[in-house]
Amino acid sequence: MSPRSPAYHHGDLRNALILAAAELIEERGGADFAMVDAARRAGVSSAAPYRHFSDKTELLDAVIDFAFFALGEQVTAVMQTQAHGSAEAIIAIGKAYIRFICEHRPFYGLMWGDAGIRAIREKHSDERSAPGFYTLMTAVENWCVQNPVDEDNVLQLSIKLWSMAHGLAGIALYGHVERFLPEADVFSLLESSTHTFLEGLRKRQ
Amino acid sequence: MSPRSPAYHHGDLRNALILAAAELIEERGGADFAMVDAARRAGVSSAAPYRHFSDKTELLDAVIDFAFFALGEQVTAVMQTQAHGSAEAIIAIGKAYIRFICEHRPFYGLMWGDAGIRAIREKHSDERSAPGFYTLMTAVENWCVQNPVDEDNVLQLSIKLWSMAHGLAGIALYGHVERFLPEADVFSLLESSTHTFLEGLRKRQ
DNA sequence: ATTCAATGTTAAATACTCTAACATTGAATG
DNA sequence: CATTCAATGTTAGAGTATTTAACATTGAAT
Repeated sequence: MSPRSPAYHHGDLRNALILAAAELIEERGGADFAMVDAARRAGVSSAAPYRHFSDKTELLDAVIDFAFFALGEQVTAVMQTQAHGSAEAIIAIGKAYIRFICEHRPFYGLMWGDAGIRAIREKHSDERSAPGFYTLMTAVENWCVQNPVDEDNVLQLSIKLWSMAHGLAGIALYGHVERFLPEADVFSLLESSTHTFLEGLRKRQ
Repeated sequence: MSPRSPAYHHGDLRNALILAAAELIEERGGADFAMVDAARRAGVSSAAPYRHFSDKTELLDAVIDFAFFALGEQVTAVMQTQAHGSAEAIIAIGKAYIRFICEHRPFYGLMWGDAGIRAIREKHSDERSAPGFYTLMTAVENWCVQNPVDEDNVLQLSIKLWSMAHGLAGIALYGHVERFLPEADVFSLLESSTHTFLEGLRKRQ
């Protein structure tokens, strides 16, 4: 069987469809592609996807899973390069988070929009965002060892720091930073914001 | 002409459709309603909406406008009740922001999801979120008068505080607060987070 | 009184999702 | 090996949603 005559069975259609869908979403800036587009891109007929995903929602869910995984990877990768226990490690994680969101704008609408809210609440709620979050928690924990604070716990601090990065990313993504602060950039905002916050924690000692 | 025999012309179909669409979105938890559903709810035929909106996207845009307007109203209303220049005023605005998002979960996906990103970037970018933001800026400005800080400017501080509330709202909406911090609630997180941040600003004097 | 632009109606073209019925294949089994 | 069958592919088409085209009604301006 030559490469010219493709196999009747694709071999890895499920993943090919997820990839095709992800590409289409990035290209078109949203999930308004047709099932058949993803199928054609993977080289199969319009009905083939339904052997792997019961409906379009399920395919989108898989893309969302993929996106959260990729985000977690980015965040975890950057953590390795940072000084143990430093504020910079926390900031670097936040920057990686924001960078991923800004570089994959169309994914953001999926992950945190209509589709994501259903997906996350209905199913895989835990596994999705957990790895990246635990990376952040580790960095926060390390920071806390070097900089004792009395009141907050690591989990709570991590949620707050996550929120800061997440909120800043969203605000920036929608152009509000450019609009209101054309001279600033979202990364330096995160940096100063995080420093201010950590400063506020230390004050209590 | 009795009320039984409705007028051929609706009179205020555009707004009736926006309202119908908003209701459908809240009821179904997303924008996956059919044009004809909104039309029927407004008491007209399936093609009537196209006299007022060139396509479904335009109707959704109008709902998004409406939602941002309503959010701005909520935020501004709460501002009136707060002590001038207090941190509590800033916190109250953040809480109103989060409350609106949590009470209108399905809108969030529209405003900040797929649809919103396109809508905000393409068109009404400015008018939409501006009123609520200027309310926050006023509160921040008042606070700054009472609590002089050297480095940051009001605009930048407002963006950062907005991001905190926005991020926290998103994180909470997707169940991450319940999941990771079942004993906490998002409003007290915002409160302590904001206090910590403002504390960090004051430290520099 | 008449006209016409705005706004409504019905019918149908187009497009997308998903299912049904059938085809092909590779891997497991005797 | 030959056979079988579960997995996975194909084509055709039913059902549903968006949008347009052609026509109808109305209120307001002349």
